[in-house]
Amino acid sequence: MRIATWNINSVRLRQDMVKRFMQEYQPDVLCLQETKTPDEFFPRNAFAELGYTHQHIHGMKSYNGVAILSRLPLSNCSIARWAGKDDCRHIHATLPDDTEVHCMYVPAGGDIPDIEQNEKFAHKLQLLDETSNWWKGQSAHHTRKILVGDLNIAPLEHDVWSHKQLLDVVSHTPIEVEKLLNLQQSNGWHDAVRHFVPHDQKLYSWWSYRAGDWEASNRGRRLDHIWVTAPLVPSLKSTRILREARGWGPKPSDHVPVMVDFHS
DNA sequence: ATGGTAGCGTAGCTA
Repeated sequence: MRIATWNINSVRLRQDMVKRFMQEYQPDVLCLQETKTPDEFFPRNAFAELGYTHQHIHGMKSYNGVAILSRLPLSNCSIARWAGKDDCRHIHATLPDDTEVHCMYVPAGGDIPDIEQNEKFAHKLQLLDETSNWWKGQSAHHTRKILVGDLNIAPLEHDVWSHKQLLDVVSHTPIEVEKLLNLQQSNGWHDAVRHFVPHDQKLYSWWSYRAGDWEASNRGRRLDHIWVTAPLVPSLKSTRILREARGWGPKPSDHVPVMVDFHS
């Protein structure tokens, strides 16, 4: 079983790129973030034609939007709402083996890492607190769950190109890292990507559009994650971050797909 | 300290 997550930054603009990824990498389940379209305009048929006939989507005009596209049947398709908003950031569904799949898009949080000055940063921290409390309340570490998505936080020193230079930059501040680790502990989540990659090795899933040459400067961050609960850890087989997709032209997403394979 | 690019939708917000 292969699961993948990708912040696609407009699924309509890049539907051919999604199809290319499906055909070349054959994920069983593909979770998308920043689809940026209301559900009536989501290109369902393009993906159904490739076998992804099971689709749980939740989008809105212009911003945000999440989708789970699957070759495996989905049940219990649900929408989760946080911080008093319905801004299309979290959906979940259940696979035939009872594994619960969560697709999340955590707010980027604006530029200023101060909840007094920046309500977008406050929203980000609130969402992390609410989701942590939600999972704590379920106390179900023993059930099979996968959490994937653009969590917009790079928690480890080597999840960013310069730990020191990014300590004050939203996505890598100590308060965000603390909230993300609290979320990780809330349900006994294991980082399925770092399970395979040593913590002293640089690892990125996002490179800014604003860098002149993303490849040469290589100032990336690991914002996209795949986490699993304890029962799935023994089944972890391998991981891959598809760096080359950052160059898929002519208009790539600024994020690349992250994949995890499981022994079936 | 600043600005750089991108998508949506056609101004300005969000990233």
